[in-house]
Amino acid sequence: MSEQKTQKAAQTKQRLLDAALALFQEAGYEGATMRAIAKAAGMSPGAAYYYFPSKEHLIFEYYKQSYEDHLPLAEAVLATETTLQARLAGVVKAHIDVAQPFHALSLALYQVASQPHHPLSPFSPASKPLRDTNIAFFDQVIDPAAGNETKIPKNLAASLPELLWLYKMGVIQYWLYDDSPERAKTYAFIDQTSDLVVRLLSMANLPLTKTLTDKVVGLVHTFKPYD
Amino acid sequence: MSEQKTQKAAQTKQRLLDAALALFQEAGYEGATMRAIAKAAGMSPGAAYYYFPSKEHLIFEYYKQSYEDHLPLAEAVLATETTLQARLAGVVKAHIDVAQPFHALSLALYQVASQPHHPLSPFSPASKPLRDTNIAFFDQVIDPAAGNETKIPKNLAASLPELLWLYKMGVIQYWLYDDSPERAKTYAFIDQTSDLVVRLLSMANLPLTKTLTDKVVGLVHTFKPYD
DNA sequence: CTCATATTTTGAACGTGTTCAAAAATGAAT
DNA sequence: ATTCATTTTTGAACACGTTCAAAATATGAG
Repeated sequence: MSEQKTQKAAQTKQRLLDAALALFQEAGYEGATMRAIAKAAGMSPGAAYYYFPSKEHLIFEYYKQSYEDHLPLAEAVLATETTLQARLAGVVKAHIDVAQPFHALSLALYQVASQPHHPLSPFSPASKPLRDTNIAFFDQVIDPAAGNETKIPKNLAASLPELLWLYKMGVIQYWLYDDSPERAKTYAFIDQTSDLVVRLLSMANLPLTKTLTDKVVGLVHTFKPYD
Repeated sequence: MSEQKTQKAAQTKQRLLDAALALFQEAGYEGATMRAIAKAAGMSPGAAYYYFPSKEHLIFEYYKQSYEDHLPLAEAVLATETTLQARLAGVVKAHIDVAQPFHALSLALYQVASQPHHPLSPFSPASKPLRDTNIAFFDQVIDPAAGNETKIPKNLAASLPELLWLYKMGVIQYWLYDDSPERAKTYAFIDQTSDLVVRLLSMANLPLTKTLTDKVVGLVHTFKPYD
């Protein structure tokens, strides 16, 4: 299995990972063959499978890394922005910013992660830890104690982090489809839709819409395909 | 290329297609190897590639066929149902009904079709004919002359077929993730969400929501990743 | 140091989708 | 019937991700 007992093995695993990520960016996911990755890390193809059960697991490491890398940027946004719109847009943009150089690689990851049963799917039980961490981050986006000055309807506060995470997933999907130069359309999309989200939120508890809001929240809770 | 000049070649192509679809259902997408498909059709592996440029193109034929097969069911719905909710739910359920026995196969298709640049993607230029046909069908769903008795806001009539098609795409995606017995959750999902769609539609032109509605419609038009 | 056990590494081999030069079959014109 | 070009078919070969029995190396106990 991929549990290595010695310190040296951990180094070898890291060496393999570095070689893989470098080759992925150099040649793309499919262009980077396992044989080439193993050779770049100075080992045989079979040895690579001692550390990672499949090529797909190697690309998942990139995903985890991109999440780690975007955190400082996102936290900087939360430290300076006070409106919900700016905080939401900023946090999502932070992740896009970090992932931007790896757009093509992210597409390869998406192809794997879009299989519902795949462990690497963002909705899978296996990625629940990363998903929960991600959702929990949106607690801070809406938290007044963390700098948010936009009023949040009380009955929505509990489910809002999850809804905003779903919104972020949607934005990422849009970004994956985005072919515009510098993915400029995605940034405009974030500006427009984050504004829309905040507007909807401000209307959520109006007499006319209250029941509808509750229904939507109930639907998401009832039908979400994860947890 | 896959343009066959003679009548016999057309028969051969059909024979290959039949063998492929049968084997797909028998052994799944990955379990049905090109060698087995070719042998079942009485030819060599290389010959299969004379008719279809890839295995993925073979599975796309299944998708086209499922669309054809669902049409009579959907038209029966339009002939009997008069409320928009029943027409919308019925039409979408018709397609799910037809695809139900091929859920696993549809998953394999989805994995291919979810690649943004792939010709088989529902948003690709290559599948525009099928997409347009599909969208045009929703003209009849909302058309009073075709039996719909639910009032449609005039300013939405033009873009509504496309929006409802996107709704259907979303339902299909939900269905792909659905693991419940008989995909019962998907049918409940359709009941609930089609009701939601109709309710939103009835509120679309209220003074409070009119500008919001226009914004949403504008956003879809501006940012849709196809056409 | 010795030896047995556990960990790590090897590289040939498997089955896959796909390619392609060559062969075979077909069609048309003389 | 013969020729010649076109369409169709063949099957070996390629590169890929992956597996696995065997070998090599490291670890630890006596």
